[in-house]
Amino acid sequence: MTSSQVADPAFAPHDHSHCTGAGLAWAEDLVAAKGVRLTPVRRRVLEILLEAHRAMGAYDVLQRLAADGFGNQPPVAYRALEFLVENGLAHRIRRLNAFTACRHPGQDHSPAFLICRLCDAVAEAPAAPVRAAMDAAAATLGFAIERSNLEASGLCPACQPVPA
Amino acid sequence: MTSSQVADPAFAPHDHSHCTGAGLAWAEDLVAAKGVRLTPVRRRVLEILLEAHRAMGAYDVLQRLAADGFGNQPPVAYRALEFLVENGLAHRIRRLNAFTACRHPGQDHSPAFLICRLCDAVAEAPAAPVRAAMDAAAATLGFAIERSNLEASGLCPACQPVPA
DNA sequence: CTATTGAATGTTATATCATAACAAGTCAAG
DNA sequence: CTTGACTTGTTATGATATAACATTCAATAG
Repeated sequence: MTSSQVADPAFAPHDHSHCTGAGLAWAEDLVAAKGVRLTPVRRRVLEILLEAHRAMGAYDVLQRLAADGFGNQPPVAYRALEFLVENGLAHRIRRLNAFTACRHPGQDHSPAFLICRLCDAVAEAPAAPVRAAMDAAAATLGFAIERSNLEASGLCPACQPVPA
Repeated sequence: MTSSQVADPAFAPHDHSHCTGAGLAWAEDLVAAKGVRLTPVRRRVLEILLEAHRAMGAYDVLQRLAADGFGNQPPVAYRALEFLVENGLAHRIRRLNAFTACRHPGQDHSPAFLICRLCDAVAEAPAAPVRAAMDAAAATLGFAIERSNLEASGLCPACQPVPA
């Protein structure tokens, strides 16, 4: 992957412009509520992720930032991304070494990601039951879960072979 | 992390020497069953992981390999590790950029890992219910899961603050 | 027994991802 | 207007991973 942008959004078409607006609106609210600062770089990174509507590598984000006149050194991107992840506005997809804007901000969801190995689409799946099962498993070992990365790869509907 | 070895095994003491023996025994059986080859490098890597009984970075494994007279270039380690993962003898912990020997080889488990953020212990938790929940979530989106990485970080029993 | 072939390993080189450390700017509180 | 906390910019380097090709090895077809 020379450019680690990965294709296409969730698996169904939808009103995309809505995503960006809603995401930014939530971000503004969060800023007010938590007293954290949505600075220009951070806001721009969130916009980039929302607009791309796909998982992006830090260096891809960085390239876009640089094009907009922000710093073009890796820490600039990584710091903004870290901020967004910390504050629930974005997620890190470890399997792809990539980041994606949160699709359901505000809901206390610990997300699960479904990653298509053919088209690289990434969907954020409803994960409450998954999280519950994880908690149960952890409880039997006395382990206290703080954060989780739940990622699965496979085939999205569009990439599955048609049944005969 | 200069050396990405991460500490200590599952959260309870146990007969450790048993692990190595059992793991290797399973590996031998698997070889016979699948017609794949457990070559010296691969076998040694598995031993290293079993003996370490913790998650190890590819470069840590490589160092040990080199000390045993095997090649000391990254692909040597990565290839052997990939083989072990593909064949269910080891797992990749993406959160740690590390690998660990499978603790329950042969059981068709899609494992979930609990990673202590203080002592770096990694436990392989019973994950059948987690996997079931993931499958259910995926089904609602028409996504077909092939492989999954289920990882959680938090505090292991030993590292949790004692209650007042 | 050798020639062929496919798999595995060794090696070189480089790509990709991530962060430490410090300098400089920004902004609000005192 | 100065202090102090935070953010951003920059330099440099560290850590992880793989592409590409050369070499070796083992099984087997001839």
